[in-house]
Amino acid sequence: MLSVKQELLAALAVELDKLSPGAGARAAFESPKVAAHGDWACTAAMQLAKALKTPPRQLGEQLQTALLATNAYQQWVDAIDIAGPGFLNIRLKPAAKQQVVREVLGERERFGWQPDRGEKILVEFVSANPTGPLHVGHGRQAALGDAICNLYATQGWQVHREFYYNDAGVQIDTLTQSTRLRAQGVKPGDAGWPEAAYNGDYIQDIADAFLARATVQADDRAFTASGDVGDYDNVRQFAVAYLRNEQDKDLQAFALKFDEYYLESSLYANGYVEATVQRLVANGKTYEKDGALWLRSTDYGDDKDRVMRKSDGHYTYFVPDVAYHVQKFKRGYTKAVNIQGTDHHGTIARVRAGLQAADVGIPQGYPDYVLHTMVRVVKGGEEVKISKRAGSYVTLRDLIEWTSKDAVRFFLLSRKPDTEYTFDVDLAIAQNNDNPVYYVQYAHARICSVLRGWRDDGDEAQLASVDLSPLTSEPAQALMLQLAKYPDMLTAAATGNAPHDVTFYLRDLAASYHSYYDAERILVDDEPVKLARLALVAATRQVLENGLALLGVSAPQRM
RNA sequence: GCGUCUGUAGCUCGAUGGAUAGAGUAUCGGCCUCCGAAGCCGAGGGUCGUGGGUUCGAAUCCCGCCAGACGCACCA
Repeated sequence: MLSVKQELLAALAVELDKLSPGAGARAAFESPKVAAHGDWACTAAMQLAKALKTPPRQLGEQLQTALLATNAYQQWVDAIDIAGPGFLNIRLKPAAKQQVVREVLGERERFGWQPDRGEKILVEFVSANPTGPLHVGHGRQAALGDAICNLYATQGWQVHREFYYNDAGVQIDTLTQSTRLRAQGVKPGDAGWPEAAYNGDYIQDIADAFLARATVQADDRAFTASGDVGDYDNVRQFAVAYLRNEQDKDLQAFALKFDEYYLESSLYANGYVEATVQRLVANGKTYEKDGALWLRSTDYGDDKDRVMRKSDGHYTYFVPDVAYHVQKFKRGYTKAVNIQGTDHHGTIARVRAGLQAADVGIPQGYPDYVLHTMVRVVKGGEEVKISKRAGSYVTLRDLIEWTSKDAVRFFLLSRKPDTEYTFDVDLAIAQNNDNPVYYVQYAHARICSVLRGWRDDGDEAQLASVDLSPLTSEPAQALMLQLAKYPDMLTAAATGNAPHDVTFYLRDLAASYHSYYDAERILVDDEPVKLARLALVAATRQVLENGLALLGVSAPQRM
């Protein structure tokens, strides 16, 4: 079923094509900021004026006449005004705005979703190496990635959540060495404790568990310690499994589940790294210099050519990264999104260059990157320095335990990814309305309370087909317009990889509801009026719940 | 020095090239005998870093400058 907006846009497109063939493809409505400018506005007359060599207001009049003659506009539109340089300001009939209530109550949790497009998207995020607990920065990535995945699902994508990590590099050697030394009783600061070792107390916990021959279970592996400190490989495998298990607990506390854990070591084991290098060499995209193998990445817009194979024979880190992305594409993911800190931005050009040079049909600009700034943490008015080596941490789990999963998620999604962000622990701990999640959740709980006041079971299914014509007041119409914006908001948020759009939308929707609640009593004696208002309020509750679910935040019935 | 990103209300931030730049917070003033006041209504508060350009129209696009963050290894 087409929404009112879709019907009106379709009719507009027909008229625009009559004026200028092809113009219909750009048919669009804007939502004016000022109520006096109508419910929707169209700027097509101004945009077409030059090409058609016709004054925009004259074009506007032609459009106005043509549109008002169509069935769709006669059914739904009250008036079209021409204003300013050539805006078409459209004022909807109340019945047009009321339709969204029926749509929401009919489609429920699927309101605003697009049909399945039969394409797969892979979103790679968190991807923390198993050398320590997840910290607040990983939390930002977890919140962003999960919400972005949910957004793509609403747009008809089949979404795959992937966690990539290095289980065999230099950092793992450092972890293994640190654990062995701790197991042997050597501590940070002692003679024989290396400068490069990890100093955190959690290393001692791993060492103790290793000596106790503990068994650890993680999402992607399980391992039992031998207790033999001399067995380097056994210590390594145990330490990795132990920290993966710790990270899984962090992710569980955040209510986040990955579909797959992908190991960098597997790219070597399966020969993908070697195959990728050979492909690049065969394509003539490499050269030897100073005993190293270089990629001609400058051919694809990179600053400088990059070393692929060092003179000691090892590959640099971006080579397996290129192999990994070739595999993503071969696995059928026509779209890939990587979520990383801005400190990784330098790698984007060379990975994309490698993918183009491999020449296996990967489109330019693959993969997408969402870069987020690092999170600073302030506690008690002072910045908490995060240092893996010194072991000073605010872990993600600390933060969730101090506050709540809902507060941390909403907090971390309350601004653009590239905005520098200071996480004020005291503010997040405070259970007051400084944290906007309470404002939105309160609106939801308040609606549930009204529904309970109507019927003990609050069964919204009863409201899906009530007569909506009593919904004509200003606050009711404002609320319905806000509900109708939800589907377009989802599309924009997904295409822009911008979950904060959802956060701001929910804030606005909650505000519209609170205003409505204050202006109009819902449980009145007049039965038809009461049912119509209950339907509006139930639809609002549904959209609040849907939006919060996208962010991974619960919608409580009581607070 | 080179590259990427960011400069908007006292503070924290938002704004598919559209009309009078918006929220929250803080400050001040109103609203609970009535569905949840974790709420609502109102007031004050702006050189959109800065100087040019593009066009019917620029916070938004282009160029210069200033300031900040992050990168600039045969590290990951």
